[in-house]
Amino acid sequence: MTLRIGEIAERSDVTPRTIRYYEELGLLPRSEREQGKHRVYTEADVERLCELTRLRDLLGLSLDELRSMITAEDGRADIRRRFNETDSREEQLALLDETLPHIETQLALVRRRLSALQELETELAERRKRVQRRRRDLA
Amino acid sequence: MTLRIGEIAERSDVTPRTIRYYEELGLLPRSEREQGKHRVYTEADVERLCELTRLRDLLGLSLDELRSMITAEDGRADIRRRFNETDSREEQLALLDETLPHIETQLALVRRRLSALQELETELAERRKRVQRRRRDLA
DNA sequence: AGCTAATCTGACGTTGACGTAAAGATGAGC
DNA sequence: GCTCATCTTTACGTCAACGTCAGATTAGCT
Repeated sequence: MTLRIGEIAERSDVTPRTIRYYEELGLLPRSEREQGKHRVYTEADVERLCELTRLRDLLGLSLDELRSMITAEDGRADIRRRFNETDSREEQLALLDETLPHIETQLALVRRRLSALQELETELAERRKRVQRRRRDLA
Repeated sequence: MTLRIGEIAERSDVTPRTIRYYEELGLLPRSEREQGKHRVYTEADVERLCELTRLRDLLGLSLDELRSMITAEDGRADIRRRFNETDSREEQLALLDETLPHIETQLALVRRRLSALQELETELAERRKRVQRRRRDLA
């Protein structure tokens, strides 16, 4: 089952233009094809794109910042491929050790943002409480 | 204690240009002054600006979206002023009733973002766990 | 083979959010 | 009252992240 740019675009809720732009920036793999032929994608590409927009929208990362992370993700994909091809337990271990830091980088970023937002939430909730109390005291 | 644009800018970690721009957009009050005279601010303005950049950065709101919220906030400031000037318990109650929805709008926004981020955090944490488990199984 | 919708590759346009430079005015300190 | 850092307005510049348009090409269908 191969998808064309219009279909993956719709599924990922972006425009074809955005996809070509991301490919140009190196955010998406330049799918192998002769010049002029239509781009082809898979479900995996849809998921990847969705993850990209998710990080973009939730963390407010620039496409450039995204590319750094994605380079890391690419590393992971590459690692997984090598992982499946090797039999050496030693190398498998080393590969897993390479993978972890990338995930942890992302986790750290998400958690910093999370705690900042929680702080904001707390402050807003307190404001609301104060207003509600004053309202009760008046009634 | 009055501040000038350079001072409030530094305290709020933005540039004077940004402040003038925000004033132009209606995000900050056009401080009353004759044409050509220097703008003057107070500590309250610093806090306000910081809240603005906080919402901008944490939620990724556009300045236009911010203006809608701020219109609400302006409502609150105006309300508080009227609140302090009136003696009528009736009116005080009504004013508080106007205030609450604005705070709740912001709270809702923050909480939606929070849960989306928490979901992302969970997924990342699970990925990490899977990798860690495979690593243990190999060792 | 022929038709049509979707896609291709440039290339230029747009929008938001400021940056920057110029030329003159202001105001705190001496 | 003079000085000099800071501010004023005006206006053009910039950069990211796409949008849009044109003209040619491709691919699925009959």
